[in-house]
Amino acid sequence: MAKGSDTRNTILEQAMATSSRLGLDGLSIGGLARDVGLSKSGLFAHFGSKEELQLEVLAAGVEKFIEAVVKPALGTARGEPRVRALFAGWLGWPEREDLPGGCPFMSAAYELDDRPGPVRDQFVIYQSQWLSTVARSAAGAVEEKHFGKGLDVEQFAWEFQAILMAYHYYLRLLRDDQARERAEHAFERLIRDSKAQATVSS
Amino acid sequence: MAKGSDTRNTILEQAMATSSRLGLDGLSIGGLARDVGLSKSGLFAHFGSKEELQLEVLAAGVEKFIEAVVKPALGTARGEPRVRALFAGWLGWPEREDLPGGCPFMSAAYELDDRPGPVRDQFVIYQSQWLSTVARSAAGAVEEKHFGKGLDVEQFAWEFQAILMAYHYYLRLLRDDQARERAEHAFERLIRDSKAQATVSS
DNA sequence: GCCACAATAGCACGACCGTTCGTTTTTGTC
DNA sequence: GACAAAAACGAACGGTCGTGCTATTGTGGC
Repeated sequence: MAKGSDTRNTILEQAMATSSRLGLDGLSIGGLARDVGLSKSGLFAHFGSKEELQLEVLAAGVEKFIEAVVKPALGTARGEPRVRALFAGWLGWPEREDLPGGCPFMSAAYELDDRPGPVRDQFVIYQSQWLSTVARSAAGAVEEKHFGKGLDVEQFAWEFQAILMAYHYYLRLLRDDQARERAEHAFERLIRDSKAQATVSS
Repeated sequence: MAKGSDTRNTILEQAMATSSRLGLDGLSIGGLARDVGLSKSGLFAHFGSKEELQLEVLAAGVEKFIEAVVKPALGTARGEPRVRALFAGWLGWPEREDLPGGCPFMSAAYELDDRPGPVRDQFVIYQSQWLSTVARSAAGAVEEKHFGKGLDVEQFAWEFQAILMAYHYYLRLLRDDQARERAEHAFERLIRDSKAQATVSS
């Protein structure tokens, strides 16, 4: 009986696309059902509640992100190359055609910041995991002596994330076609200072 | 007949608070009416449409922002002090008690990025004005010889904005009490590199 | 105190929301 | 092909949404 999980995937795929445009709150059972050609109640039965749907959409998004950005980077050499791969991989992420509204986590970050509940809690966990992935990659670069050994890797991750956020903002809100270029500039400055290690010391 | 504009202000004040938590889309006529003690239709009559309400909330927010952040900075000395004043002023902005959900423009940036229409158009104009205010302040610092003369002031504004976005993200989503400290670190690095001017050249 | 008019209330509308329930169709197994 | 389980459907629920109307209340100027 694999039919069920097939439609489930179809639903989640569509839901990820929609939530990338309208946010997790923009998801509606009825609208989603129309999009995938199901009845409202038929779709609803797969999840049991809207909150459960949101949680599953989030989980599916994370899985897709790991597949698209994290795993490829983990396949590259430890140290600076891996840090660069994470960055370059991310730049392509909000431009996938199956994410017509850009990175679904960016919208979620601002949607959920004042909405307590399980969805927010889970999301914060996911985000922390991502940030510690970035920090760990920077720590690897320190160990490989690509970055200065005084580097504060948490601060590195902080500024790394800052660049991604501004990139998304300029790309998707302002429709600035120099967004990638600007992001790469900022990133190179971060790398340069991280090598010099005078950067970001405590 | 000043009664009308009094209630208008009350409504807008409440609407700004709500939209800082739930976003511009989270505003609802009925909910807002309940909050300020009006009937739904009574409140509605002040604006004529929800879109008009959103536009007015946006405008009121911008006015408040200018009063709280931009004007004080323009009162300081041209050059690096003014750049620093803009930055420091902004750090306090999302912590005002009349903005319980943080900076209303941050949420709006991600809400509106895929919703074409007058609200988005107006918002993009406001954001561009802010970014050019930042760029102009950096240009002032170049002229005052506080920053290196090769500095790309647009890139400076880009990275300035990046820090603000990450600050808001760490502060409001992750509830990181080191957010301010981290932001200041990142800012000092930006300033330092802008003085060195090797920074962000084209 | 009257009058014009602004401000607010009350009510109804169609649409959509998440959710429940009972029924029907489809599916895989024997 | 029979049968049980899974999947999808259709209708209805109480709500809330934005938006129209018409009526009522309140206010300022004369």
